[in-house]
Amino acid sequence: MRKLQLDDLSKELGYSKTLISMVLNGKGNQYGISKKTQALVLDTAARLNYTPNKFAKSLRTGKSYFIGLIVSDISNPFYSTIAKRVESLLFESGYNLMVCSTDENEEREKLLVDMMVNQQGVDGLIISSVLQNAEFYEHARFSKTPMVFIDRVVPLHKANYVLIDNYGGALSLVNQLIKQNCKKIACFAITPLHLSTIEDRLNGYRKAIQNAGIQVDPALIRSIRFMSMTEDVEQELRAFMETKTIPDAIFVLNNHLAVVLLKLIKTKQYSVFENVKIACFDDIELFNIIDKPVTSLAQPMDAIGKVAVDKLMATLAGNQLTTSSEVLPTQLIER
Amino acid sequence: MRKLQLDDLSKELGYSKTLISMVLNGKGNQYGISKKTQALVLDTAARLNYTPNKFAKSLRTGKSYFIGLIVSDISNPFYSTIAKRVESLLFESGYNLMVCSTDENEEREKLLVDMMVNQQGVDGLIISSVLQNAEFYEHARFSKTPMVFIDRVVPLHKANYVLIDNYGGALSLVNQLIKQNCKKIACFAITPLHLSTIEDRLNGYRKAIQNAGIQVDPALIRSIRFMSMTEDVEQELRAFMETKTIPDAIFVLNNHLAVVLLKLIKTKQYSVFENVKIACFDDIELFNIIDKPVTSLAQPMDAIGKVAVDKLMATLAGNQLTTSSEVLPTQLIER
DNA sequence: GTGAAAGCGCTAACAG
DNA sequence: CTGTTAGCGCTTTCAC
Repeated sequence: MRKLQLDDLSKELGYSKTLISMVLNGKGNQYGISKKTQALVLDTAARLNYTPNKFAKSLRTGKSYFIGLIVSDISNPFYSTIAKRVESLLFESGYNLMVCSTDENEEREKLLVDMMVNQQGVDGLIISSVLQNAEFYEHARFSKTPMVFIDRVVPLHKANYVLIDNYGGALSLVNQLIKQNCKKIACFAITPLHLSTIEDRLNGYRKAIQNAGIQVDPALIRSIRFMSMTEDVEQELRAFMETKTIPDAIFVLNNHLAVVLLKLIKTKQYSVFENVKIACFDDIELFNIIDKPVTSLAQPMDAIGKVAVDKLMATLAGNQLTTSSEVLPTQLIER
Repeated sequence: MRKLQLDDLSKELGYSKTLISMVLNGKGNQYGISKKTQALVLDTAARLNYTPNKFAKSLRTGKSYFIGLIVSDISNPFYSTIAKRVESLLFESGYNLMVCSTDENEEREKLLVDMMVNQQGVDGLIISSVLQNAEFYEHARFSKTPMVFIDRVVPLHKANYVLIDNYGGALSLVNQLIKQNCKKIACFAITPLHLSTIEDRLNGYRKAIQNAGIQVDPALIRSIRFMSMTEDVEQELRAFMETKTIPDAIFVLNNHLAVVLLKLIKTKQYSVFENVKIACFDDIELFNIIDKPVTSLAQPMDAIGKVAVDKLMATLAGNQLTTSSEVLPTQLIER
C-alpha cells in the first residue's frame, strides 16, 4: 500500500496538484479558490487520510517543523519538567521536539547545536547553554535559526533569554539561613563554575553573608563536579571533618546536589552533619517528605517552558527576532 | 552564506556529484573508486565543512534518522532516565530522538504514533503503550516501521518487547511486607488499570497475600487516577479513616504515587498512617533519604534503554524484525 | 573508475 | 479561479 500523495488526490478530484496544495496549506482564500472547491478538497483529503510527505515538504520549504531542546541532563526533573511542557505546547502548534543532553560538556553542546541547525535543520532551538562565551553562537551560520536561551546566560551574548533571578534567589535563601541564626554557612557549588546561574547564586550567597556582617570565608565555598557528584561531596564532607570546621548550614546550588548531600548525611559516616541546616536552589517533592526542613526556591518550570515556546513561535511567525530577557518570578519556600 | 552542497564540492574537485555522493556514503570501495580519490573527496568535504542536506537525503532515501520515543510522562524519572540513555545511544549511531508524552491518554498515543510514522517518517519507535488492545498497532500502515515496546505489554500484540517481571517483582515486594508481619496490606494501584504492568503487579500482590494464607480483601485494593493523584490518594486515605480500617502496610504501584502518598502521610491530617509500612515498585533516591524505610524494586532503566536501542538498530541494520521479549532483572531493595 | 540524468513529492512563481 | 512548470539537493540506475 503506497502512501497517498498529492498526485493521487489530483487525479481523484480532477484538480491540479497546485490547487490542492494551496487549499491544504490554508492559502485557498488568498488565491481565491471558491469555498466549494476548498471544502471538496479538504473533505477528500481527510476522507482518504492524506498526509503530505514531510521530507518533500521540508526540502521545498526549508522548514522542518522541529524544535531542538538542549539541556545538560534531561533526566534532571528541572529540565524534564520544562521538556514536557515544551513538547506539549509545540505539539499544539504543529511542531515537534527533539531533545539532547550535553552532560555539561562544551564540545558536545557545540556538536549538538551544529547537528541540529546544519544537519537536522531545526526551525528553532531552546538551549540551556554550558558555553563560557558567545563566540560560538555569534557565528554567522547560526544567525538564521531562532534561538531562545533558558536558565543560563551565555556571557556577552545578546539573545533571547528566559531566566530567573539567581542572585536575588540566592540572597533570600541565604538570608533565611541567617535568620535561623547560622553563622558558618558553607556553599556547595556545582561545576562548571562559569555558568551564569552558578555565578549569580554565588554572588547572592556572598552578598547575603556580608549583609549579615559575616566575613566571607573562601574555605567554606566548595565546588562539586557535575560528573562525579557523590565522590566530590563525600570528599568535601570529609575535608570539613578533618579540619574540624563543621559548618552550621550549607547552601546548595541545585536539586541534584541536594539529593546527593542529603543521602550522604543520612549515613552514620557523616552523621556529624545531621543538624546542619540546608537551603537549596530548586524545589523538589523530596523536601516535602523528609523531616529535615530544607528551605528551597521553587523555579517556575512550566512558565519557563511556556515563555520560551511563545518567544520562539512569535519569531517563527515572522515577528522580528528581538533580543529581550524575561526574568520570571521564583518562590521562596521556607521550611 | 549559502550552505555548501554537493554541486559545490563537485566543482571544487572536478568530480561528479555521483562520485562524491558515493564516497561520502561509504560506498567508494563498492563502486571501485580509487583510494586516492576517496581520500581526496573525504578530506575536501571535511575541510569545507560539508554536511548533506537532510531533507533532500530523506526525500530520496525515505529515511529520517529519527527515532520516536513515546511514554506516558517524560517528566517521570523512570522515563526520563530511559530517555537520556536512549538519546545518547542513538546519537552514537547517527540517529536522533523525538520525545512525546501521552499522559496515559489512548487517543493521544494513537495520534502521536500516527504523526511520527506517517508525517515525520521516523525510522523506528520505542513505546511504552497505554493501549488496551493490539488492533491499532496491527494496522497495515504501521507494519513497515520497526517498533520496540518497553515497560508495558499491549495485550495480544506480538511484538518486540523489553520488559521486567512485574508479577515476580510485586510478589517479592509484598513478601517483604509479610515478612515484616503485616497482615492488612492495602494496594494503591494507578489507572488505567488495564496496563499490563499494573495487572501483573496486582496479580503478584494477590498471590503473595494468598501464599501467606491471608484472604484477599478487595476493599484494600484502591485505584488512583493518573491525572488526579493527590486528590484520589487523599480520598482513599480518608475512606480508610472513616471505616476505621487502617491497613498496616501499603503496596504502592509506582514511584510517582509513592511520592504523593508519602507527602500526604507527613501531614498531621493523615498522621494515623504514619506507621504504615510501605513497599513500592520503582526505586528512587528519595527512599535513601527519608527515615521511613520503604522497600522498593529498582528497575534497570539504563538497560531497558540499551536493549531497546539495540533491538531497533539490529532491525534497521537489516536483520529480520523478530518478535522476541527480553525480560530484564530487577533488584529488590529491602529497607 | 567515473558521469549523466532521472526523480523522490512537494510548493510557488508565473501564466492564463 | 485554475494549471503548467521549474526546481529544492540528494541518491542511484545505467551507460560508458
